[in-house]
Order: sequence, then structure tokens, then C-alpha cells
Amino acid sequence: MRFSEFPLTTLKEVPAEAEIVSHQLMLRAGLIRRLASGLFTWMPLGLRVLRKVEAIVREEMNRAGALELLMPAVQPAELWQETGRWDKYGPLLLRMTDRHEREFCFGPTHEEVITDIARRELRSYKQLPVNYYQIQTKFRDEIRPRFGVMRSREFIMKDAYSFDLDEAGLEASYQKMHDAYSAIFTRLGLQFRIVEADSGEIGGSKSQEFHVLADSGEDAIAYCDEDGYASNIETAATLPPGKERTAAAQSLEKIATPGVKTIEDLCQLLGIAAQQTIKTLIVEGTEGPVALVLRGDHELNAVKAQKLDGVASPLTMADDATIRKATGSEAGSLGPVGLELPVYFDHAVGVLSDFSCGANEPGYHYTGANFERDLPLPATVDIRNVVEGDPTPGGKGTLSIARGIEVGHIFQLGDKYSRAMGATVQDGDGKDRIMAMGCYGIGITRIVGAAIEQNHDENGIIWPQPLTPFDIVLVPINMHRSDAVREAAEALYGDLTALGLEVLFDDRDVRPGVKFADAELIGVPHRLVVSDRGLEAGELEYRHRRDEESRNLKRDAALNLLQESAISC
RNA sequence: CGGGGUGUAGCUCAGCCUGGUAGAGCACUGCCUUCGGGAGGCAGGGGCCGGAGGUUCAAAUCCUCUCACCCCGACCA
Repeated sequence: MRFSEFPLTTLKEVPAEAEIVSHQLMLRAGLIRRLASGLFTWMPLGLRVLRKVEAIVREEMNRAGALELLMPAVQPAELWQETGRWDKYGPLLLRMTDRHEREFCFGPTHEEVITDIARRELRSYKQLPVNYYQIQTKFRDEIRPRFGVMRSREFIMKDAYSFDLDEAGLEASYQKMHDAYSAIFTRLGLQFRIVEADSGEIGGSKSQEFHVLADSGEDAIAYCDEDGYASNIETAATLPPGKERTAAAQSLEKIATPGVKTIEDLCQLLGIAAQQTIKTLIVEGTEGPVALVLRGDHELNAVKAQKLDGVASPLTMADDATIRKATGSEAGSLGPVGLELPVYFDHAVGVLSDFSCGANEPGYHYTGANFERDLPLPATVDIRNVVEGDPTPGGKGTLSIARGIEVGHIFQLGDKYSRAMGATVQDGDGKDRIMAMGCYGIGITRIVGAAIEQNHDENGIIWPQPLTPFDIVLVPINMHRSDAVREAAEALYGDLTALGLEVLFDDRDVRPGVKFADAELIGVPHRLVVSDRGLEAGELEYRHRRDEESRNLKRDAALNLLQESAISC
């Protein structure tokens, strides 16, 4: 590709709308342009990268025996009504009506459509297992799209769905995808981690997420390298503390705490640590409000809490009016002492003694509160987020916390969809059996952003070789004034292209500094410079995007090097 | 959805408080000089100052409404 024939506007300044580095660089390098909130055009340069990701995903899916198909992006409401998700999915689902007043949605995922296909096409157990996949545009009407293509509303996803006769078959299909995903992210050249996860809205039992590790990631991951444990913090379990509660030393006292609204305020006023306080959260329940009690320095885990009996799912914090009615007090001075509501205590609360909490009277708190004496202590539950240093669920190691970008998710769905939609095959005895399903997603567009988060420096993107839009940028110096440089560069361009390499030939009549800056911003891994100076010495200047210094090579040596490094992957 | 903020040239922004009829840098076009790390000069093109309404002799500027975008927020108990 000749740069002079490739309209590319790079930006020196950072567009104001971009917050994280990948979004900034994608805009500056001209990979994407924003159309509206959460909607992006993939410009020619960006699309080249996207196609690389797709190709690798497609290859590995095919290798794993999955079959590519393509389903409609628009789906009829009836299918969603069959599984009950038309009502459950909520505002994330973009709904629309056609000219005949029939209802449709723009697919955020395709369990219903694929299950419909499967129940029509698959008749016999002899046809199983089957794994269908597609690479297709999805739409989810996110509350808050942000971070460019990392959380956009329209995005491209590879979604796969497996069908098996039984759970054992599903387990095998799932494992195959687990392995295929590992191969995919390894080939993409990304640092990733596989973690246990909540299956959430999709449903089903076992599920794991594939995270690209990056500080800007929206998810927190709890892991322990010693015993191999890794989980999304949403599902990382906490253990009850091993120690016993110490005996009460203080008496219960009610003290005036005017203006105290937060744990921080309370600690400051009383001069105590947050670990000696507890906080009481009121959430909506299936039969009236429910109180959740945590140690002051801990965070509520919504995924865990909404699974408790009597707690509404999804978890919803009670509003001020509800809190007042239920407790006679207000947020900022609630506590479990004398509280007449269903209450869940976190494990970590159970071992506290002499703690402080709200007194259920605006502007008052208790100090020196103790279980058994001042309030009863029922069995405790796990409703908090793990923190750095907590023991692993196996009890053998301690947890570290890292941030990750979820780029893949695999689920064992079981029969949730196949049962609701009557997707059966005949088994060997001629009996109808409900198929066991798995589903497997990869965020194709998100991977591009995630790769940049992990691979950049102050000058721009540094593409992993498998993702780069071009293998080599060929930079002639002063080509428009030197016939020798022009001839050498043109010849080199031809030779490199003939080797099967994708070359960006910067034949623009601009100063060298501009070319270097653009090449680095765009992130092309290999750079070859042709100059009069070099030609006199019979050498070319080579530099990898990650190298500090360039080095001079003879022409043949340069060609060999490029051929090897660019084709090896 | 709640809170905050911003909308002025393709991009980054000034001008708004204190009303007087549109600016800078980058980008773009032409010419000259320069030529290995985002050059310099000269001359240009480009704006219904997000939209609608109002106040006023006069509105980018003040007021009302509206739209769009960005940020924060379920952790306050």
C-alpha cells in the first residue's frame, strides 16, 4: 500500500472525548471514527486489524470443529417470548416494530435463534455433537457506553453454541472451546488469564471468562498464583474468619453523631478504624426490604447478595422513602441493633466485638455493640467482595487483585434454552432427549482496544505481530529529491510485497519526522529506512517498534529478517 | 435513571463574567525557503458560535426550553 494513496488523518492532539489510552490512540491513528454514542465506523486502517482478529478466531474455531453460519441480526419477539427473555432482558434490548406492527429486537446475543435452528435441523443423536458459530454485529443498548470500542453499543462478537446429547458431551464440548480460546488469545499475542465467573443474565451453570490484563480493565480479578485460583471478583468466595470472637469489653452506648453520614465520618469522629464499624445496607426484597450488614471497610458484592433468599434480583438499593418507612431512620445512621427487618450478616461481621454502628435514629450511633448481648447473631453469609490478602477458597494461599478486560466468556448452559424451546433429538432408544447446550463468546472489536491497552508507549501503538495492519513501513528519506533513494525504495517495495509481506510504503512528499511520527503512532512493528546515506554504505536501516535503537543491515539480511519475523506467526 | 460538566472551523481550544456583529494553534489549498524526528514565511479556503424561543437598538455573550456529547454515581447506611 502506498501511503500517498491511503487517506489517513492522524491527530497530534488527543480528542477530548477519549479517556483511556486505547481509545485515544485509535482516534489519533485514524482506526475508528465515532458516529454517535457507542457507535463507531471502522476506518480502513482499523478494519485491517479487525480482519486479522477475525481470521485468527475463525481459524481456531474451525480447527476445533465448529461450523460457521450467519444468523440475522434482527430477531422476532416471539422467540424471545418463548424463553421469557422478552420481558426479562430489559432496556439493554433494542426493540423495534415493523410496518405490520410486529415486534423485533436487534440481537444482543443469539441463544434463541440458534436453539430454533437446532430444534428444526437436529433430529438424531447421531448428528451430535454440533457447534455452530458466527462472527456478527450485535447491539446492546448499554446504560453508559464508554472507552471507545471497549464498551460500545454496536460491536462485533464471535458467538458459538454447542449441542450435545447429555451433560458429559457438554463437558467435552466446553473443554474444547476452553482450549480453542486459550489458543486464540495466545496466538493474538495477548497476556490473558482465565477466571471463574458468574453466568449472569445468560443463565446456566459453569462459566469462565478470558481476561486481557490491563489496569484500565472494568473488571477486578482475584487470583493466586500458588494454588492456581482465579476468579472474577463477582464470584470470588470469602471464607468465614477462622478466629473466634473476643469477649465484649465495652458497654453499649448511644452517642450523638450529628452530620455523620459515612463510615469515614464516623471513624474520624470516634478515632477508630473502619474495621471496628459495621454498615447496614437496605435493599429491596421479594417481600419487603432486607438489611445487609458488612464490616465498614468492606464492599457489598451484588452478585452474591442477589442470590440470597428474599433479596430481589437484580440487586436494588432501597430508596430514601423505603428506608425511612422500614427503619424509622435514614441512610447514614442505620444499624442492626433493634432493627426489625430480615437481616443478613457477612461472615466478617460475625467475629466483631465492641463495634460501632448506626442507632436507627438520625444523628446517633452506637459504640461498644456486641453480639448475643445487644443483638442476636444468626448464621453469617458471604456477601462481600474479596480484598487483597484474603485467603483463597481452598485456604492454601492468599489472593491478589488485578484488573482485566473481559474478551471471552464460555458457559455451560445446560437445558435452559433447549427445554424452554423444545430442542430435542432422539436417542438410541428412540426417545426424545433435550439437548445440553453451551455458549461461547469473543468480543472481536473489544480485542482491538484491549490489545492497544496492553501494547503501547508514549509514541503510539505497538501492534503484536499477528494484529498489525501492515507488517512493514518502508520510509524513504527525501525520495522526491533523490533518484537513488526513489529507485531503491521502489525496488524494495516490489521485493517485499513479492515476499508476501504487507508493506506500507510511505511515498509521501513530507519531511522524515512526520513519517517517523506517523509510523510509530500507527504502530507498524517493522521499519525500514532508505536514505542516500545508507545507500552509499550499501545498507538499510532497520528498527523494530519495540527497539530502542535502529541497526544497519545489508539488503539481503534485511529481507531475510523481515521474512522470518513477519511470517513466523 | 440521578448528579456534574461541555457544546464556537476537520481537531485542540480562547472569546461569554462586563452584549457592539468571529479568533489562535494544528489540519487543509497555492507559492517560496527548508529537508534524518510532527519545519519556516507569505497568501488563501473553511463557522446559521448545537437547535428553538425570548430580552435588547444590538446576542457566541443575558434568560427559558430543547437536543447532543463527556464525566461521576447502586458503597450512604
